[in-house]
Amino acid sequence: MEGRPTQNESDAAGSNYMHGLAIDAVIFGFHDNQLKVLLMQYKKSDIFALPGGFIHKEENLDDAAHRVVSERTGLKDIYLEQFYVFGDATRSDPSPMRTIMLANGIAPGNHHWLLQRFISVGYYALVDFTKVTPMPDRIFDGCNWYALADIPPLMQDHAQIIKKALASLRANLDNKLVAFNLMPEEFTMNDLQILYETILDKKLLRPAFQRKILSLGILERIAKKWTGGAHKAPYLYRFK
Amino acid sequence: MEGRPTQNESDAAGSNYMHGLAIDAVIFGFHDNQLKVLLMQYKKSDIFALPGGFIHKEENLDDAAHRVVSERTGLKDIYLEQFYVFGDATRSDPSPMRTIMLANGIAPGNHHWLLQRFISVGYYALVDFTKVTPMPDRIFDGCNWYALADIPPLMQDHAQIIKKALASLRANLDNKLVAFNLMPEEFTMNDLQILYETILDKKLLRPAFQRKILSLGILERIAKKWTGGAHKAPYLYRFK
DNA sequence: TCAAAAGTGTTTAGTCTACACCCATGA
DNA sequence: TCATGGGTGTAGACTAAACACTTTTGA
Repeated sequence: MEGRPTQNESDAAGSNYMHGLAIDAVIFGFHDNQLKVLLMQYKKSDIFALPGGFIHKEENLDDAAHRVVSERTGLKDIYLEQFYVFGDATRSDPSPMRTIMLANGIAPGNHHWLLQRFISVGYYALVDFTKVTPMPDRIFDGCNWYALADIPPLMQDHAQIIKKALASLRANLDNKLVAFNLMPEEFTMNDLQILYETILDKKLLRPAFQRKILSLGILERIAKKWTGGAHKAPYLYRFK
Repeated sequence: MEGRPTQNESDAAGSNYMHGLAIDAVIFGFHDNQLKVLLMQYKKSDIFALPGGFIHKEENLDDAAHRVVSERTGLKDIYLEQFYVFGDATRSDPSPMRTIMLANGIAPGNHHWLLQRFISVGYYALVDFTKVTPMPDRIFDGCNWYALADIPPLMQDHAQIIKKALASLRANLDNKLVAFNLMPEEFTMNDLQILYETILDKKLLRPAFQRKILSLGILERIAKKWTGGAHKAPYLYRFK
């Protein structure tokens, strides 16, 4: 997203970054049987935004995306997928950025690069919720998970970016075996089914799901079993 | 692609364009039972490149893509799909651009924006070959169709861009009913099948193909018939 | 022993493959 | 009337949906 300089990056010159181009990251996690995204909140206010950042002048675009997600989650190996570029001329509203800059003691002229139009490359990340430590940056002091049903009003076109990210995730779900990135290392078949049902927003038949997933031959059944309720103990599986 | 200023766009200041960002267009056409792409050639030399251009400072990204394709084909309504962003730091080699600028009487300093790194948004276009009038621009004097099997060596990562465009086209072929944009207004079922076979690079069964396409309910059978060889005359179809 | 949920079997319906057959056409 | 390619019919194979059944577990 446009407007999340970290570290020394809010320098008024901005000479380290490509101008006019940003990255917005939709970071998906799965917890409490809900699909969640990581959102930034600005200083107790009600300005919410996607985690984002800029591209160093000598940095690969993909590396920049990894860096952005890594800085907010603390993770190293991240499943990332570039899904769309948002390039409408009117999508960048400079006023929240100006507010933010003023609050940080920068008095930007009207031609400051951070106030100009931005084209943003959308990436979505699939992460293991249990492994993430949400980390705010210097500008946004809030960094928290929000269930998809519970997303607060967002800056600019960020709501639409999330919508498109979800659509891309759905489209890739069956082709790319992508869902396992959202699971912890060990999980039951039912956990996985609930994840699929959540992403696709529809109920699936249990026997069909079990057979379909197992027939992929990508799961390893662990000897250990689960201790839980008054019923047969499900197997634990691991992605191999 | 980076390096195709048209009209007054090669002004050394380049103040009308967003810097560091370009559009590359893979324009697909179908002719002679072959899938072809439109390529630009520079002044009798062997520098070939994808049609491309830049984004005006107040222009929507999608509009810029339409403009670029429109300028090279003469078409108005164009099926365009954004498929990927190419953002490796090393993908832009400034030397061909410098050659081109010098040949046009511009002596660029090393920091000229056209010689800097570019991130490029890839679009593919599907057009009716018979409707296209390939149009060179001021910089590239050649603009011609090349069969996919016959593509000359291309600038920078343009070969890879075509590869990725083709992969996206393949992936969309069944979901998006995209192929009809490559056909003339009226066509036989066999024409369409050959197109599918060419894109997918595999043979399809004739009866299965016929049924599958007709079951989509998107074709209109025209009463007229074809006059040709020593066999039953095929129906002509039209996309409705 | 009962309820709940996990895992597997089975019947059925639908779809796809492969081939066969007939039709129209010009030589 | 023959070869050629277009259009449709059909038997078998494969796949997916829906439901039934058995197993395991804690109360």
